[in-house]
Amino acid sequence: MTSPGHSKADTPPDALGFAAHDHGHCVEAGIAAAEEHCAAKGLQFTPVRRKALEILLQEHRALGAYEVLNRLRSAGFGSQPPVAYRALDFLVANGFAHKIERLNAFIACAHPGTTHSPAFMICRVCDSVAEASATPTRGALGQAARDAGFRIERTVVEAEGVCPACAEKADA
Amino acid sequence: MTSPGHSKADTPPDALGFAAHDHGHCVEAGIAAAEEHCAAKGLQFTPVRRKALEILLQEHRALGAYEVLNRLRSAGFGSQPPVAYRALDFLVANGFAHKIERLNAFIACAHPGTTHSPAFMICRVCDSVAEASATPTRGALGQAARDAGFRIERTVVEAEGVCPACAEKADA
DNA sequence: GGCCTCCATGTGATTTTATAACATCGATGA
DNA sequence: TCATCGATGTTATAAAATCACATGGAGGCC
Repeated sequence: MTSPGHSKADTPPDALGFAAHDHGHCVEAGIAAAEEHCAAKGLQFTPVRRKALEILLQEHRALGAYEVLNRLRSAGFGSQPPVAYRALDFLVANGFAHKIERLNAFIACAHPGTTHSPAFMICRVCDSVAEASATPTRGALGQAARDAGFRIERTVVEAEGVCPACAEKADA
Repeated sequence: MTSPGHSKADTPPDALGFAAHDHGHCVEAGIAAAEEHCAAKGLQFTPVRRKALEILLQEHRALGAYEVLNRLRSAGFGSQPPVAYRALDFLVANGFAHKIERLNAFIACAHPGTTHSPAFMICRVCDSVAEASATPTRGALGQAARDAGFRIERTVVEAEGVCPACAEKADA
């Protein structure tokens, strides 16, 4: 992932995660956003929750709950599944992380603090995951929902395929 | 069903599953379509596979693999998980059924035999599920994928919400 | 301070979902 | 005939998620 490959000088703020970037910034910014949001809403951004978010922010791929649990244990927290699931539930409920249903795994949110309908691109080769924005009410699904009288409350949009870096490797 | 033969104007061909309809027809048509498709492709539409599809076709909601397994057992088939998972894998691989990732459950395809990107509307109240068509390459996700150089191979599109029938009950 | 309540954390046990590994059997065809 | 292949079946186990209950700290209230 060292070569962006595309001539776009700037990475679109929304779409990427596949492009090269200052990753340290992701972590800091993610934590900072969560901290701020929690302070504003009176939510407890406790040590486990912070650590869990940090763990997710370390990677641009989805981690299983048990993988998060292992790392939490290594960091001195509890070692039973509910420890991880509760922290992850908190992060998901408050928009700091998302669950990737296709993988039964979790990933840090790319634009925390803002309400949005996420969409994901999942590379089946390297397992990296990038977050984009979905517009569920537009397009075919939205139309079908309106036609049927279905009230959409939440959407899961996940695309599985091959990321640019892996496609390039395959070509070579 | 080599061509999607929807002759009825009263039930929109794509969108529904929530609307009233001749349900017996769903089952027959689903089985017939699978039979035809398998014959054409040289696939074995064996008794377990047929029964599994029948079980799914009975309902417009998603069934867990173990629920399917129970019914297969009642019908005299094997009683161990692989029996159900293998039949379901076959149905999914050949487009006769879909997996609802959000629910870890399976549902019969509403337009079997045709290649399509399904989208689902899941009622969180009554658990009914309707299939619609997604157009993954259009819209925000498709655009993001093109921008990122991501090659989409498969999409998961699932909307969770409240179906018209349940919404009405809630209002009353 | 003493007390109560709320919520977060921790644990052991269990349920639900899914796969691995291997045996058997019937159809196909060299 | 017999080698092969795919489908079915079994036992066992892995992976993901939840239940039920105990502990403990932070605030509010008397």
